[in-house]
Amino acid sequence: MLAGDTELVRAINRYQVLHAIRRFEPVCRAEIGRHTGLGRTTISAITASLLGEDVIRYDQGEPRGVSARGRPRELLRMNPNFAYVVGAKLSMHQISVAVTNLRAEPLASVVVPVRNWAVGPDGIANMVEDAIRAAIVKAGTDLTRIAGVGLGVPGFVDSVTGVSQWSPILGEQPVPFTEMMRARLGVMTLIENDANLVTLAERWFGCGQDVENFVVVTVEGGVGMGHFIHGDLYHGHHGMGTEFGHIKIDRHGPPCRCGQNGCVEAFAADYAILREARNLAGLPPVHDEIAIELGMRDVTRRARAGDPALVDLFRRVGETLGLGIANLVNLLDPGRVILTGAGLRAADLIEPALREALAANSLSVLKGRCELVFHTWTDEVWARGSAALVLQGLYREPWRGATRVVSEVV
Amino acid sequence: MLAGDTELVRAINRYQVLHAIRRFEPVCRAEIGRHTGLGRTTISAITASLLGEDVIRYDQGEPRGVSARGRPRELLRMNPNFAYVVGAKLSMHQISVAVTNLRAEPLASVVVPVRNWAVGPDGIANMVEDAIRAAIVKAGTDLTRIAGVGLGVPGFVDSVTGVSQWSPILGEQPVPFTEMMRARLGVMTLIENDANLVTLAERWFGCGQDVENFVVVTVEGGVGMGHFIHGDLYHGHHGMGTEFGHIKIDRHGPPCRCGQNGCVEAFAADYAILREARNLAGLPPVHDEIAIELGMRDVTRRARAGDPALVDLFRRVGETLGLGIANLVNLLDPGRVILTGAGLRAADLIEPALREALAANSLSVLKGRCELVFHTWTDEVWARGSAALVLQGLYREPWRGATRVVSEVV
DNA sequence: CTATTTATGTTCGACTATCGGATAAATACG
DNA sequence: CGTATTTATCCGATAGTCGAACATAAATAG
Repeated sequence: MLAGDTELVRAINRYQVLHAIRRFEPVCRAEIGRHTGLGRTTISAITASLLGEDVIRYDQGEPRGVSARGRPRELLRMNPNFAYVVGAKLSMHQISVAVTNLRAEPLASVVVPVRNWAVGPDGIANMVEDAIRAAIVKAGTDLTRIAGVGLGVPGFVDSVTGVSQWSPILGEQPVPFTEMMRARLGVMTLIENDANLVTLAERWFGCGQDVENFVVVTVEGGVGMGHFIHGDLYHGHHGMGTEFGHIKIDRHGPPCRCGQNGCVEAFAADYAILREARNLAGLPPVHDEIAIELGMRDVTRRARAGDPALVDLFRRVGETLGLGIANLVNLLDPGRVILTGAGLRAADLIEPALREALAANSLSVLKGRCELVFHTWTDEVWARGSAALVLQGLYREPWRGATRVVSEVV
Repeated sequence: MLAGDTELVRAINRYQVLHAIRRFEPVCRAEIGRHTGLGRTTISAITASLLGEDVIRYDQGEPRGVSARGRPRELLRMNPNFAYVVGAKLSMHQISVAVTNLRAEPLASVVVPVRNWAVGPDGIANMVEDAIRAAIVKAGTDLTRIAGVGLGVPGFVDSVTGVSQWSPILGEQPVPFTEMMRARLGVMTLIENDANLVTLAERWFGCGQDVENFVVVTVEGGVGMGHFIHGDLYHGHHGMGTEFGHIKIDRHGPPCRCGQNGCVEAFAADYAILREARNLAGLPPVHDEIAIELGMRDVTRRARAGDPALVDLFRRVGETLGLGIANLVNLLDPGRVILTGAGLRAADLIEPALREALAANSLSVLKGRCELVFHTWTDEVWARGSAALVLQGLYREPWRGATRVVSEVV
């Protein structure tokens, strides 16, 4: 509804002040005024309130800016330890949990290997709960200081309702996983598709900090993507992420895990590359995940060593991925495309063909306008992404949260 | 910046009240309160102001709602003639201008045939200006009552800056067309790609009124699209529309006007269908636009009469379009896809294969979740779209307009 | 060493737009 | 004809902003 009243005004200005401090810290009140356009009075009032809540603090060191005449300024900073954040990532063989502060700096992390996910949603929730509680203890804090929990889950997840619609881990039936975890921990809980988690990590701490509209493509076991627009992650009409991995580039292409043919994933995902490599060598396909991982390492090594058939295979992968990304660019006109994921361990073999195909298939008006960045993966992304998910929830612009307008209420 | 102060609060609530009246008219103050959640006092103040400005009016007829006890309510309505709106559409062979009221009801229209567009941007601007002035006179009003002008131009148009980057009419060099028209008329002027104009028309007056996230695909001389998200038309990072027509679905497909191969357009646009039909008949291709139009009518007629080769041709068009739309759906997860455009005169021949291909290539999670609607075209869309463009500008949510936040100001 | 200049931050009163409660209006129902 | 009921307005209280004046503290000029 977003009815305007003093409360909204307060929320907006508080947000702006906090945001300015986050962004320019350490910073004095006068400078906040210059950035936000708010009156001196207002800023004094708001900062006094924030100082009282310990959300921000005076800066100890007082480095006096360069041309320093007049009354010395009182520098303000965020208090990054005002609250902590928990990120939990579920992948096929483990649960990884990290506790970080509000700057996504890790305090503690816990990894629990999982042999068998077939214990039902409640069983899984219990395992995740245990891991989270352990991590919190390890971090030397307790639940009361946790501002939120971010969950990363593979599959189709409706982040608005918090329901997993389809997931290799949580199953093919809808599971209200967010609510289950919130009930167990009593803390605000958010969930996202894992590709979206990476996107958030790029936005807050990676290559997306300076662009308002960018796309992340993750190549791994599957091919995923996330799309950041204005201040928000794009979720389609049904709350789920976008599916780059399953757009079709060649109707007569190889079969995909999804049962169809010619999907991007069927060319560029780990299993697809290995399938093709083994096919070239006259070997039968493998299906076990660890075998795929090992096989891929081997294939990459041999391609780097110069095996012509494999070099050509990676070239074709680059070509296909480039075509797919060209479609993406033509359709979404992003400011930047960030390529990441474990599947890019052979980035050097893929990149030239990829860039060439991208250029060849981009519309002339867009050609050269969209940057393509390879960003190699660190294991931290998950923790940072989950942290970012919570931060995004905490520092949400007040006028965005309540975007429901009269017309929609009907 | 969106600094919150009383002015913002006022703007928001004024917007909400106006919006509620637009949507539920005729409506009494108490009901506006129930819809917006605003206090009685506030609504009285705001409506008094709006009545004073003649933006809204008392409803003459007083039909007393069903259960009518108590003091009779004073019904309020928008005044659709408070201001007028001009829409101008540039197409390859004419300029069409319409003057409408705020409900997009036409007051007058003018169509000026154009033989030769090669008169340079200034020459074109002059022609458009003359047509607009003529239409305004014909409508019996004058420029002072015009709230805004909406321009529809084919090609790549940056609607934020108002610059035409590439257009078959305005040329391949950037032209600040919006500013040129604004300077000539002294009225707020907005511009959009023509596919986006159709999208706006669908949103305000067509099949998109009840969905927050939908895609429009226009099939005509080319294949275009528009994407409506939340309350806004999606413009990529460079301000231009999305380009569905030039995503590639078959790298070995037929050549496209854009110089590449296998674009959706190269299968489904008028010229592509006719090319294929004439090819089947052993005839050389034609290039003249009018010849294409006439040829297509003929081909459609013969296909309807049962010519098996042509029936099959349309089936293949449907198949290809269905595959393309499946990609779109997988990538954007819209709530609805609206298919429209003159190219769908043969919708009945295309539709079955299209739906089949769409279902076959959609991800299982999305299958059946996204409605596909065929919406046949009327010539009014352009006027309505241009009107909607201006209305969108006039009735913009106050908190959206100033979405620039501190972080971006830097 | 003192006076001036300059930048920062706080206090005070004015302003504006909201809201809830009391009041007034106008009709249906019993 | 009085009472209940719904609608609209009047009035005072509240909350948050802003600008002007004031207080503070340091650099700089004389």
